[in-house]
Amino acid sequence: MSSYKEKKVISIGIVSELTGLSLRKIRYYEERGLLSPGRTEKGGRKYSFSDVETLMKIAERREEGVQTAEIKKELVKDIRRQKVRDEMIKGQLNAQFGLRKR
Amino acid sequence: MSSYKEKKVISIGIVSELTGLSLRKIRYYEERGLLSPGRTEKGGRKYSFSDVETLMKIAERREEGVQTAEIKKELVKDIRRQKVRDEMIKGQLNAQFGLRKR
DNA sequence: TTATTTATGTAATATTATCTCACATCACTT
DNA sequence: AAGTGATGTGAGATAATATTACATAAATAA
Repeated sequence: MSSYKEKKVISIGIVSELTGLSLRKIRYYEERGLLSPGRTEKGGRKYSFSDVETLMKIAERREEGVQTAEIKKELVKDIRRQKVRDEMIKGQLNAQFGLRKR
Repeated sequence: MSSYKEKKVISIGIVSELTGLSLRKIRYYEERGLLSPGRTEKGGRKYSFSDVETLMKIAERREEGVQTAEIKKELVKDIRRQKVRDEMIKGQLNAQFGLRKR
C-alpha cells in the first residue's frame, strides 16, 4: 500500500529526467486524466515511482501512435488486472496462513 | 542496487516533511558527513528513501542526546553490518541456484 | 476538402524552493 | 573563560515550478 513505489515524493523536473518527457507532456497527460500526481500545499506536483512507470508506458504507446484517450483505457484495464492479481495473492496468503489453527 | 529505495530523487523540502527535520538540520548532518545526497546539475540536493530512513535514525539518536560524531560512527557500523548481510544472502542464493547444473 | 481536435512547443509572469554565507545563540565541554 | 556543537534566522541570488495563452503541425471527423 504505502510502499516506496507508491509514495508521491518526486518533483516534476526529476520525473522529466527519469522519463525523458518534457514538462509540457507530463502536465498534458495529467490534464487528459492518464495519471494524477499529488500536490504540495503550494500547488507543486508530486509523483511516485509508480507514476514514473506509468509515464514510461504512456511514452511507449504514444510512440506507437496511440492517442491519449485510448492509452487511458488501457491504463484503467491495467489497474483492474493488477487489482485482480492483488486479490489472488491475498487469497493465497489467506489460504496458507490466514485460517490456520495454531 | 538501483532499487527505488536507493534512487536519489527527493528534494530537500519533501525530505523535511517526511522526517519532520528542518532544512538547516538536514544540511548540517550532511556537513558533518552523516549522509551524502546526490546533486542536480545546478546544485540541488537529491535524497533517496534510504537517506530519509538514515535521517530518521539520526533524529532519534539526537533526541537521545547523542552527538553527530558518534552517530556517524554508528551509521558506518550499520553499513558494514548491512554489507555482511548482503554478502550472506548472495552466498545463499549462489549455493541454492548459482552452481546448479541444468 | 474544410473544420476540429490532439499533442506539443514556447513565451510571459508570478510564486515558491533551494542554495550559500553569515551572524546569533545556547548548551556543553575543555 | 574560551572553544565546540547544534540550530535558528536573515539576506541575496538563482533555479524550479505553476498557470495561462498563443502558435502549429498532424491526425480525425464532418
